[in-house]
Amino acid sequence: MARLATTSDVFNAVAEPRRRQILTLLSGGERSVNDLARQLRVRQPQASKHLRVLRQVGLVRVRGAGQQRLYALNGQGLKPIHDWVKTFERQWNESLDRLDAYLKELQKKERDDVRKR
Amino acid sequence: MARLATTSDVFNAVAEPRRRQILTLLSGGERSVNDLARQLRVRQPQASKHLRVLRQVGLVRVRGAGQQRLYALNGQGLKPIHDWVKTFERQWNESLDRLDAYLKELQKKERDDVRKR
DNA sequence: TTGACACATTCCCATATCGGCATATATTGA
DNA sequence: TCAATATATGCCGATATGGGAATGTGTCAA
Repeated sequence: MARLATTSDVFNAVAEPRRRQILTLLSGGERSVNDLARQLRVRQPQASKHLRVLRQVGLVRVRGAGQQRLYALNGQGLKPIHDWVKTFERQWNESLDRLDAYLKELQKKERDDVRKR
Repeated sequence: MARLATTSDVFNAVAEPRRRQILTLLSGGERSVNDLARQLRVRQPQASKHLRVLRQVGLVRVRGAGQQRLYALNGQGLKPIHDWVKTFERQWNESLDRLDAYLKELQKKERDDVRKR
């Protein structure tokens, strides 16, 4: 096994920048394939392929509209990522707190130094 | 170009399940390489390799301690992912709202049906 | 200095990825 | 039915990935 299939794992699906762009574009509303391909400056087959992946992991939904296929974002699909990252939220807040404390300490020292002059 | 290098992109680094596990383990505090390898049920070289990737994208920090190397989580590295996902938060809340409304509608209909009997 | 231990790096292989290109498969209108 | 348009799929090549096994490097203690 080399790597988890991109088609079965949301984290992998989103690891591809182009696919992230697609999701961002779709957050503005439904789009057709050609529409997306144009915005991404990518050929239509590539767009279709990326959309296929996104569809397979449940990040987008399709709807036929005449000879077009309109893709829509399925925001809930991102929840697993959100939830996972959220468990680390405290971590970086703590880091920032420490940085903050450190900076305050520096400033205090600075003030003290000034006073001495 | 086949895929963004896992060593240069946080999203890719985290796309590998084993690496996500490592981060989770590290959220409990510093760990040595062998320690991690044991917990992950992975051979030491694999652990080292994954840690290398995580280090290169700034998700972990190392500290030499005798002949051991203690790895620590750098939570701030995950912020880009958090921020990105957060822009979609509204999306799935809206979906949930719609679902909620739908369920309420169902219940209402149910009550009406009961009343008719 | 030597041996023991912890860790990092290198090489190899099987596999999967993404993009390009050509080609299917709808769907619509004449 | 046929042509035009929109989309999907298949095949190819270049590249990168992750695991295994072997080996290199660094640190400590005797």
